[in-house]
Amino acid sequence: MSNGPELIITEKDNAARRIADILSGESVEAERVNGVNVYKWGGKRCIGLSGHVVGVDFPPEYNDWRDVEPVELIDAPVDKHPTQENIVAALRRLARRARRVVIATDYDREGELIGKEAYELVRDVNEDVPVDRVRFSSITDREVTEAFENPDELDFDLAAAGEARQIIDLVWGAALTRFLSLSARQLGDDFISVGRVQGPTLKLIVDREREIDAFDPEDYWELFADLEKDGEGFESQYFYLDDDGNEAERVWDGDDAEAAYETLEDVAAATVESVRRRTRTDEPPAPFNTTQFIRAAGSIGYSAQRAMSIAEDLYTAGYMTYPRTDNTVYPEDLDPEELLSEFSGHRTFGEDADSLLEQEEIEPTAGDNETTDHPPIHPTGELPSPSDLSEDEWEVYELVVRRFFATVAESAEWEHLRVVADADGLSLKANGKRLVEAGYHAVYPYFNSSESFVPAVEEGEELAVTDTRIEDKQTQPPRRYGQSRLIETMEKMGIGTKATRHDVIQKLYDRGYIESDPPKPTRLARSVVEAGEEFAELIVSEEMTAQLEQDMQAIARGEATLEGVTDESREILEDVFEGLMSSGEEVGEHLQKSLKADKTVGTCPDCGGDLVIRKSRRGSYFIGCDSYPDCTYTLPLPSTGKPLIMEDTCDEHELHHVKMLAGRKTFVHGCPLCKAEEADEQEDLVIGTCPECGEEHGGELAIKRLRSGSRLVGCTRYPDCDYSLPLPRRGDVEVTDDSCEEHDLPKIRITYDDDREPWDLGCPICNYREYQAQQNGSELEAVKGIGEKTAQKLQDAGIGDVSALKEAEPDALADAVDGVGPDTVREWQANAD
DNA sequence: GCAAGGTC
Repeated sequence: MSNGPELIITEKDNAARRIADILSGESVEAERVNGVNVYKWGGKRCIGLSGHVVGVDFPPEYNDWRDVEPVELIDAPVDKHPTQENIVAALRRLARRARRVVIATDYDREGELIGKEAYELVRDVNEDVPVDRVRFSSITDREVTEAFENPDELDFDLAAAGEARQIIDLVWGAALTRFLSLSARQLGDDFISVGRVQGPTLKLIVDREREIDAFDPEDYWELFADLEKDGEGFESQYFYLDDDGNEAERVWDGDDAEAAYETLEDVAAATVESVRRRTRTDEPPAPFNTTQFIRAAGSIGYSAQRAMSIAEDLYTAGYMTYPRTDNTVYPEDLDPEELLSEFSGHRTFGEDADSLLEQEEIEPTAGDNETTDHPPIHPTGELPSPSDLSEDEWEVYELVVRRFFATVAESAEWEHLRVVADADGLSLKANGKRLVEAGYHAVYPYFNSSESFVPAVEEGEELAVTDTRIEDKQTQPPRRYGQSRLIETMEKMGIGTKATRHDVIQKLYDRGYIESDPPKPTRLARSVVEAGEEFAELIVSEEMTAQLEQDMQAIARGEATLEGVTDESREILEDVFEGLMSSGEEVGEHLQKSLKADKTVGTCPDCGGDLVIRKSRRGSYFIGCDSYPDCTYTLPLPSTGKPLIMEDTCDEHELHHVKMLAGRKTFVHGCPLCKAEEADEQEDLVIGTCPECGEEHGGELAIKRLRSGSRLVGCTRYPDCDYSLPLPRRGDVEVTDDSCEEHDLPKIRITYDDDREPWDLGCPICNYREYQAQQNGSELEAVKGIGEKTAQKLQDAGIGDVSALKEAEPDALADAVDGVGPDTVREWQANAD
């Protein structure tokens, strides 16, 4: 029996640190084993994994897509191998001498599987050590202490349920993805993927687009009258009772609408027929889970991806709780009063917190989902000051704080006033609403709480008609799903998880299935969904997940086995492949056609063939003729971003406009032929001598416009000399009389058509130097462990970029940078790889 | 290089 330490294993480093703090009474020491944090106190060690540290995959001999028939993957073996070598090695090292192991991964199915993976790694090196499992749903003193006082055993059945999912997802996903990619001859980066979650998500988007395409708009009319009482005006709308006796505002017949309007136009007054007052209670919202957080962040302009990334940063910095949760019920341990009082006296939140603390009773709201995974998202007692956060981070942090405030605030009260009046036989109605008790709206301004005014009137009263309007309208097609609606719908359908839904949407963008925001499906996406519907219905249906969920529950209850469930799934996939393989060519042709349609910009002016977007061997995009090599017509595209063909076309050339997608730097390039012609017409403006070849060959620097639409300061001897400096894409370039003494070049100013302030860019060489320094700085900041300030210090010490950091001698660099030791430098160097 | 699920 070893008398080594007791080893506690958690799912992530953050949890390891907090659990160690709780169990040790905050007397914990941190050390690094293989570059992994290990927390140690007394005879205990605590290590955090990084989710799954082993992955499932086929053996290497199945790696070649061409050599292996996709159908062979169905019965191929599935192996597990370490994916996080350093963590696995650290775990093994600690487990070897451990006297006891406690698995403390998250309290959900995936956590049980991650725990089992850790268990197996432990067993590899230590056959006898006892292994326990503890379960708690939030990392608080009471829950953690209690869990460790009552250890349980790993639930191998629950873990097996998770393993069945892993295998089924891999086999179906890989086999079908390879089949589609091979059939369409898409083997590079642009393979064609399908899977249990992305399939139905894509179908959701495609189905909505089909509805939009099939939509046939209908004309209708709406009539309005402005009424007035004692000089106070308000709007009313005409309505009638339809065949079913329901109130209707839309008039579907033009003649009817015209007739009603003629009557309305002629009336001078309307008589009040009924007045109804009602108060409505407006309950505060439930605590945030991931989906509702993403939705709220979406309403203030953040994409799902961005919202989650900011939340992640706020979580790691300790300002808010774990952002991936299904739970909408605060744990009992959370004392809202205590948390509120942390905000008391705060510059931004103090007043609101104090007003909430004055309430007679503080009773938080609760949603419908009570799960064991993590608590709902809420701020921790640790408060950042605005200078600790970027503007976006602060905005998201404020949202989280205010949502917490709202959940402990009182309900709001609205007074609704509904007035119906008669105008020469026509019914008019007006709905007013007034917020009589602001309640939670006072601390949570993200919901619409605008009022609409209708004065207090009484039955029988005469109201003046001051104006009338008739509006002709059309019924609208259903709206595309926005990102947050998509995530909500996925949650409702039961596909994906809190941690993956937003990634799935990103994946659809990356695969060329959707574009723009709200996402619109490409032709390729339609074809993939069509192929799925015809040959592999399950892979585009939420049924697959529903069935899998049932099977997993059966495994977890011990009523089914992992082998039984995966074997059955493999048989179903065999059947799918029978159909697919007999129609492989047809499927491939269909996909290829759509791929080409997605890339076609228009007709080639030289030969009448199709102009398509292509990628050069260097990886940049350009437009070329599909009849190449017979026709060599080309047009350049900007070097930043990924081209997207837009729906509208150029009046002159009939080519589709092109948009360049580059995240937040996305811009519309327009007609590529117009851009090229503009560049051909523009003469280069010489501004000075080329620093590279001026003395020797007389090269000059000039402001140039390229056919790709970009502008630069470049040498007139190009291509013999390729010296160049970048210029911004937008705005007009102006050469000022002011000049740079160091480089003897005029200073440049950028002006804009809109009301934006001009930008004094200055000397183009100086400007480029600054830009490069900034780029290198952010490159340095991308290295784990280096923040903005450290990056600045490193630059001051002569470390301009990442490669310089890697080559630096650790001791020398540590001497040159305040507060940094050689070990830290080595760590950065390791992280930089 | 394929999926989906953890986490960073």
